Amino acid sequence: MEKYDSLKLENQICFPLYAASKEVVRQYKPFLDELDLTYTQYIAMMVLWDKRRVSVKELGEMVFLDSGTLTPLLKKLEAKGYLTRSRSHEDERNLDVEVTEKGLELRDKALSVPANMSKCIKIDKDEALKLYQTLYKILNGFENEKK
Amino acid sequence: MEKYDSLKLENQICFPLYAASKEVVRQYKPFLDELDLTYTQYIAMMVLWDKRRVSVKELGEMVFLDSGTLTPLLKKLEAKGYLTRSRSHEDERNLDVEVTEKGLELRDKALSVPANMSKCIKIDKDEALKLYQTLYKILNGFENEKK
DNA sequence: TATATAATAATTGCATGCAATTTATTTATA
DNA sequence: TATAAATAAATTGCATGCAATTATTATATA
Repeated sequence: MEKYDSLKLENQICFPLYAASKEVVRQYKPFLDELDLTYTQYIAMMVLWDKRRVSVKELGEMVFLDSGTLTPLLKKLEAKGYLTRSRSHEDERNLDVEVTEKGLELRDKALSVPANMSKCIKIDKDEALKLYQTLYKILNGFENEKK
Repeated sequence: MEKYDSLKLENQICFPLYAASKEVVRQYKPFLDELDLTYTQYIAMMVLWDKRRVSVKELGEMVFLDSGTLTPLLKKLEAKGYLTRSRSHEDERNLDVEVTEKGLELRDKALSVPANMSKCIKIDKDEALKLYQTLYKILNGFENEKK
């Protein structure tokens, strides 16, 4: 056991997490290109497909992004006609983001994406479930930190 | 089971991977700020601490980054005095990156980083090992794709 | 009610991250 | 040897991603 072993790349747990995340997003690209969406735009649309309408704050909490990233991204999706942005009537500080008809139509085209991605990630169901649980354990561990 | 269930955020395996990666890198920030390194600079230095000298190509393969990201990043680390950049004598197409004395001194300051990060990630040793193996299985699955 | 505080987006500035192109060098081949 | 093909960095352009700041609106309180 060498003094500097803890600083070796192969002894990091965070590095493969970082690398795998990037590579997975890269794998999405050809599928998402067909929808004219980036990965970040795709997860934002996922929330909208499911909830129809959310504030920027709610969206940010769900996808772990802040307004610095979301504001320009949502403006692009608005320009593409997939959503509308308008101040909430109840509280003018909130910006409501709502999916449009055109945005909802995109959902059918997107249905093939998760299946295609599953083929790219060569781990079995049990291992995927374990991975899922561990990742959310890590994420929730950070959440508690904030309190 | 609804038609669109596969497009729900909570049914994705890639999303928590993406989110956890970002949050983990964010957790590194305060520790790396003390070294005046970003996370990407940190993993580049990790390789250099271990190997002393690598080409941009080798480094890129190790950290899964291309010259578009590495060239400006290495110039910044060179400006900080942590490494030198010079064309290889054997093959002028290659750029050799070599850690300096100052870069090596930084290694001792960095020794506390992995320990501090371990405390942030609240999973036990077995789970971390399993995560490590799964992540590399995913990464290696993509590697084979390239051939 | 008037003011201080809090909350939410938007903006700014910096650092990636990657695809595509360009430049320089080396290797293969006609 | 002269040219074509291949290789490695650098450059360019676009899209994040985040910390810090600013602007606007709502809420709490003197």
